[in-house]
Amino acid sequence: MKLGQATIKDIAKELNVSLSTVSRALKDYPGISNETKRKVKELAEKLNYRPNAIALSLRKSKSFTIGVIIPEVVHFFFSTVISGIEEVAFANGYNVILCQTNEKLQRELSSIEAMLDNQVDGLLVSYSKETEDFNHFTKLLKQNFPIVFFDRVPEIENTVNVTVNDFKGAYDATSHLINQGYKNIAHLAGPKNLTISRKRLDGYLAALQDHSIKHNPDWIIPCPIGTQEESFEFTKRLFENEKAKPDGIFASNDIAAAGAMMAVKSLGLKVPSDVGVVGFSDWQFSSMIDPPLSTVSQPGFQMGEKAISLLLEMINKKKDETWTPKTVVLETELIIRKSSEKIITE
Amino acid sequence: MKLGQATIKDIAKELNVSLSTVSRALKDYPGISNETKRKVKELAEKLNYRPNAIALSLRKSKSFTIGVIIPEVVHFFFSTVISGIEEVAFANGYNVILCQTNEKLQRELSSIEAMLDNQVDGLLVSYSKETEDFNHFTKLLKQNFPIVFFDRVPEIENTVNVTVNDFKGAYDATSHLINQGYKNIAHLAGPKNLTISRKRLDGYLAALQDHSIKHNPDWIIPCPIGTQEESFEFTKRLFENEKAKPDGIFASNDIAAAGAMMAVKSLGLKVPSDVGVVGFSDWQFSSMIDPPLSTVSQPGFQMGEKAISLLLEMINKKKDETWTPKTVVLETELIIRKSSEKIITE
DNA sequence: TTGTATGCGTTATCAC
DNA sequence: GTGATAACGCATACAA
Repeated sequence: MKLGQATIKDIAKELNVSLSTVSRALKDYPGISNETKRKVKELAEKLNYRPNAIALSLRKSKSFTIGVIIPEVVHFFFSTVISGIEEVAFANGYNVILCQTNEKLQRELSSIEAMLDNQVDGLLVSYSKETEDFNHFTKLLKQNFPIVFFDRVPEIENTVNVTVNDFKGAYDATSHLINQGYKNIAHLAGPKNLTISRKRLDGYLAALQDHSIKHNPDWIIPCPIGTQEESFEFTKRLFENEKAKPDGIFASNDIAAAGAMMAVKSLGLKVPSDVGVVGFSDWQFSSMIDPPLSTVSQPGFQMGEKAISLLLEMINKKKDETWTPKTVVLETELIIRKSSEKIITE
Repeated sequence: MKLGQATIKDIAKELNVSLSTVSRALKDYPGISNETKRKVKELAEKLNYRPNAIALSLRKSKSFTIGVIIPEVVHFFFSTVISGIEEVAFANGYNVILCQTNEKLQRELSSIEAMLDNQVDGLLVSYSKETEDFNHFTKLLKQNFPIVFFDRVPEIENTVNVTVNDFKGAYDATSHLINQGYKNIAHLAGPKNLTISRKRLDGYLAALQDHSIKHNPDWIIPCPIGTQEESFEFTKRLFENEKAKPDGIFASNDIAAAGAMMAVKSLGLKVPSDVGVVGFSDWQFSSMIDPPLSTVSQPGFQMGEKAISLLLEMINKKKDETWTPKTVVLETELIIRKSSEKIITE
């Protein structure tokens, strides 16, 4: 067990002054003689005094702690976001407590409970793939509890969100494939209940339409789990069964893209000469695989920074002041690597 | 701002009973009439009462929060460890607060301060690459403050550590290269101040020795930064300058290995036929690169689980009871993929 | 079976 | 300049 920390009381007793004097001296309040101030500070230093944040929290009804709810830490994009969150939190004297849901709704619910029990001042959430209604959030929002959603944002009213231009990212990626000469482009889609999946699908469809390409519903493959194995399997099946084989794949994330690439290669087809592939997210590995994967990069760190900045703003509003709902949209960037370069082949 | 939560006081007032009655009723203490119990619980439910964890912490001088200090979240291995930590913490009603040091000593120091301010019950630490003395830890340990070090463990007395058998992992990896017929094996080493780097180097050297291969000091390349670019550069230089070129590389981590592989390929050499490569850690991308990278996998999740389990044990000791220093060593596993398979080439 | 009083560490409000 | 006291939300020793 941890041994007792020195408290204000200890200092007061040793110096034969009152608690309030010590408290004031430590905070350089006016109306304390320099002499006492000096003595108090010296002793505080010597006893290695540190204010008890728990007591402060209780006193101020504010914990200087924010809760982050995230599907998985082991996910390059999310860990980047956490990094951004952590950075700004730290700089502002806030702590970050973390819960991952492992994509389970049940876990999401209990995590929120735990965080509320711990009096977090606000919540940063990216909800799970299982989450289909948002009552647990609306209930809190109604009580004016500060929440900022990031990446996976719910389609409910009065929320503050930070997201990425998924539509445009997908549109750009698909257009790029088309411009490279790939005309039969399949899409490995994400889970339907995530807005980001739908937006990416929409971007894909819009790009096809704008280039007067009719889309083939059979070529939109839902990949609800999101593992490499899943997309490998589905891609293989797609290329084996169809008569008119696709020559391009736009995947809603890099893992799926990597699985697809392996599937394509396993069938003896070449990337990018036979099939062009573009992913989404720019995972760490994407530049290292063979061929290096073209992808849509998302500013994860920046998303984290923005999300917590907004949250801190909300937290620091005066009571009764409300905030205006808004959605901050960060731009993506198409990163062109070998996996989609049909034109400049050697 | 968050609106007021219901407290015990609110319930007591509304029911015209005392605070203690409510408190006891809620916790099913003996000696409370079923009638009052029922009424209290009903109202608590209705008011959506939740005990204030902050007040509890203050009362019990225990925060049910543990602090995790980690170099970087955006690091596959560490995020895996976090995942394990988070899992066990959650199951035991503990919160995890997170600080990343970004490999900066200064940040490590201030993170620890912040965590102590917040009365964490214990600390889980993997220190930064800049950390060369451990006074900030020994000071705490002397006060009997619970700390468990994981992965990067300091060589100081009376600590509780969880680590991986880095020596054996490196030994196995190097031996494997030798058995495959690679005889001139270079090593991309990690930062010297990390024990893990030294252990891996030792394992490498021991394997060479046991196979009667004299090691070449020039072929031990320190990679203090640990980026892909760094190892790319260094590897390229190594292969360009030497007369007797190496035909094998054992890198102290997968990122370095990936960089080395790219360097080798850029020089027109083939992996694995000309040069065999083995990494360390089994990052997510390692199976996806070309050729798939042989590596030494570390049980990150398990390490997290073990570390926090030990910490909770320490936390739950009675006052004055001390714990026995120990180091739990988890075993690694050599994962053989294409990058090191000289023998079975087609 | 229930109520009262005290303390966890801190600060704000009065008082002197 | 400094001190006493109440309050933040809760649990518990002690009374009744």
